[in-house]
Amino acid sequence: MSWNSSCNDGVLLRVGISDNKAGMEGLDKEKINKIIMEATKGSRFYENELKKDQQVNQRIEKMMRLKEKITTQQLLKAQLQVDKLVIELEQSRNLSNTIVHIDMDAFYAAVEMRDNPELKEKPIAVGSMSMLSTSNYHARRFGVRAAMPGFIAKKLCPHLTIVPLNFEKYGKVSKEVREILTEYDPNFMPMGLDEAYLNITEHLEERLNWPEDKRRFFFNTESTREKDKDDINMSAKFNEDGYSSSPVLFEDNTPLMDNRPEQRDQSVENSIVFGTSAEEVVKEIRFRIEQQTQLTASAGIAPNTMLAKMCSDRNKPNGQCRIAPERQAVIDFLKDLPIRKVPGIGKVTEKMLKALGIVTCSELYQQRALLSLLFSEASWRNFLDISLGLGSTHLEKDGERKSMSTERTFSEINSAEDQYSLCRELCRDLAQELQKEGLKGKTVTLKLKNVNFEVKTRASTVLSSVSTEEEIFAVAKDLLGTEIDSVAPHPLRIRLMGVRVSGFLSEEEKRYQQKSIKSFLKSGKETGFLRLQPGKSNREYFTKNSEASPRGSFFDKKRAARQLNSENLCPNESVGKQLFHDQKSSANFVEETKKVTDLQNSNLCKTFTCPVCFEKQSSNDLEELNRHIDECLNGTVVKDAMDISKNDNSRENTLNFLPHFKNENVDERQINKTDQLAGTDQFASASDNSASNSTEKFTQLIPDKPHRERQPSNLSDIAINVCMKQCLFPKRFSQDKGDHFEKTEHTEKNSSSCSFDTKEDSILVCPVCNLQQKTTSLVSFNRHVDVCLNKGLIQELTEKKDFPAMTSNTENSNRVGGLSRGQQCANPSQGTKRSGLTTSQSVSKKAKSCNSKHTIEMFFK
DNA sequence: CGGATCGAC
DNA sequence: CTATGTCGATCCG
Repeated sequence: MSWNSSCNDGVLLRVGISDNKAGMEGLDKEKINKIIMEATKGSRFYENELKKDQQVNQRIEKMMRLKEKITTQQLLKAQLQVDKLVIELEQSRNLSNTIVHIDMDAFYAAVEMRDNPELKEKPIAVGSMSMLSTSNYHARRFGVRAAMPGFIAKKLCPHLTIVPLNFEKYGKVSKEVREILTEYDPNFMPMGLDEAYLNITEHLEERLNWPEDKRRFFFNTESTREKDKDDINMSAKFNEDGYSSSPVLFEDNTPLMDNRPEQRDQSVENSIVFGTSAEEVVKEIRFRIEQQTQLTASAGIAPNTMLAKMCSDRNKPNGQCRIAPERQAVIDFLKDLPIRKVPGIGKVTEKMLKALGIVTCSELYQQRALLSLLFSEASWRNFLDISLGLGSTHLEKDGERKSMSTERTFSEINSAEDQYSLCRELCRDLAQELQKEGLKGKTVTLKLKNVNFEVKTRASTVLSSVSTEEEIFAVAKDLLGTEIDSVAPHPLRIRLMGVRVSGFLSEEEKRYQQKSIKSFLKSGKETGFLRLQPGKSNREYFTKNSEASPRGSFFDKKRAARQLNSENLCPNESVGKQLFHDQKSSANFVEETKKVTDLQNSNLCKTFTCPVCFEKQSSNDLEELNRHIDECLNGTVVKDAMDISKNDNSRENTLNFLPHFKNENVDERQINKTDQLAGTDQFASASDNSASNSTEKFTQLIPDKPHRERQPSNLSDIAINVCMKQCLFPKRFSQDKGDHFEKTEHTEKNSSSCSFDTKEDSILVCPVCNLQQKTTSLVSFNRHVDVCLNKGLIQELTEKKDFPAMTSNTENSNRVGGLSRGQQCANPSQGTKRSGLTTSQSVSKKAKSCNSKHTIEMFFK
């Protein structure tokens, strides 16, 4: 991070932020940058950073070319449209909550200093020679910061003490802090170990009626913990900080005079009473944290999370800051605030915006029209929220986890053998974690970073969820094999490997799965599966079949060849060891399973009842069968979709139900938007030779695989897909990620509600409403699902559909796009909240009160 | 769906 | 010598 900002332009983000105030030793910006540069220059890392930087520059150039094409006309129109939105946003502004952001100061470093007095007054950092997690403020004067490798930090500050990470300790401290926080907001939201958001709105109300005693807290003079050393430390600290004499707690910039805690010591000398204002509450929290942990925290108080977070940054360390719940206070706060301070605006976004002359939040607001033309909808709306100071006003619990991963960095590994065993190890670790949470996912992603720091990910989605080491490895191994092959005969030289599992079943799906599929799979795996060749044990079966796969398809052979390859590369000892412990743990297990099912496929599928038309099909060619089903489904689906759209008397046509629906409805009231950006096509086609200059190793992608599965093209299609995914058609063959087909296992007749072998009276569980449906045909069941889905989706659309004029349109590809979460994280609910407010009723409300217009124009005056 | 990128801690 | 690990979101093809 540091090097980048230092070598590009004068705007130094973090390096050099720290002062050389006290005239203490330390380094000025230039010195710091010079040292970093020397340590960095010529390294592979640096080369890669340069490359990435150039990519960003290209993005910027693209954006600037796009900007050139924008006419005054377009800009004016955009201005009108955006300002309409601004009015709505302004009206939706909610200042009624009190959000607090608590941020422990230099957390890890502070903990280490607390526990080892030797380190006090020394520059220290926590981490390793390769990477630092944080540094204390002393070290920061030398430019030593988080995310900097230790060896460079050492060059900046030769006396730097680097303490290894000790997460257990930090976790314990964090827990202590959380116990305090929970008293103020039981639903508070921790963000990592050292940060949290609280909504203290309710607490404030209750607190008004609290007697003093409930707001009284005691200095922790006699140590309660770690008696051995703490007594001395503490008193020393108090003296040093001026705490012991007078309980003026915080020498931060916040004015203490008004609401200052009344310290008329009643009975107890060593106590302090806090007031009832938000500031007092936060002081109390910080006081208690410090008494409890001997660590200081900074805090921000504001009407929403984004502001609170930026606020807590203002007076750190050991300070707090509040933005009053008034629009003007918010605006004032933002006025000169550099956008980089905003959560969600990182290095890249900052640079792009800077290219447009935008550095502060007020500039961000001034350029709103331009931004709406240059960036994706999500991005510019986010920008607008930022510049208006809007953020989420309540704390959402984080939803379910979406992925789980593990990755490791190491010194170069280039032998395939080592790479496979490493991969297996990662899979093992990951599987263990997955099972702790009882998760199974359908997508496995392999991540590689080569010795030139180029990162590449390769993913594969399989039909049934995976969670065990063997299952994950079976997929990851193939991905790895492909990558190894792609650079052969050169070795794959990597410095990092990671494995991720995602695509977890939702709760809904889990329930469904349990009802039907689990039992089905079980019976399949344990009985149905073996029934194929009843006389043989698994092991016999596998060993037999691993050798000859008679009549294997082309894909089978290819796969077998690769497997053979990887078997050779896989150290046999590790496989053997596993087997020793667990028979099922053979590296080959999954692979063999696949082969067997492949075999099953080729043997069993000579006659086949199409689950859609219920006609018998006979074919040896899976592809042909699939084609038939596709056509069949298409027929049905298209018809269903037509029916639905006819019945729907709104103006929406089926297009509106596309997952990424293109909102073409033009509201009469709004400016017509005929002339979209002129240079659109040129821009789109101006796509270039980007990334063509990198080494041969990482630029080669896996050759495109044919996309057999239809893309969902409308809602019914999605419904069908849902059904398919959920195994409603146990007999359907679908494509595995590789170039071969794999069939889901058969269900026994009557053993599962999924069976479509009989036309009569099947009972199915709708994956949407989760209710059982009696049905005579798949078509009618599908119709039910469609209706169900429609209900849900229509509801969603009416909630989400907003600002027809703003959601302009089809050509997102022209936008420069690409901002990420951040806001989501800092303002988790703003999006949904806003959509909620912009339903038709609120729109009409807005229309009435257009007199707020002038307030907008006054903005930032 | 897969791959790359961004951003946060 | 020596430049993290984990997660979610977004965009594009």
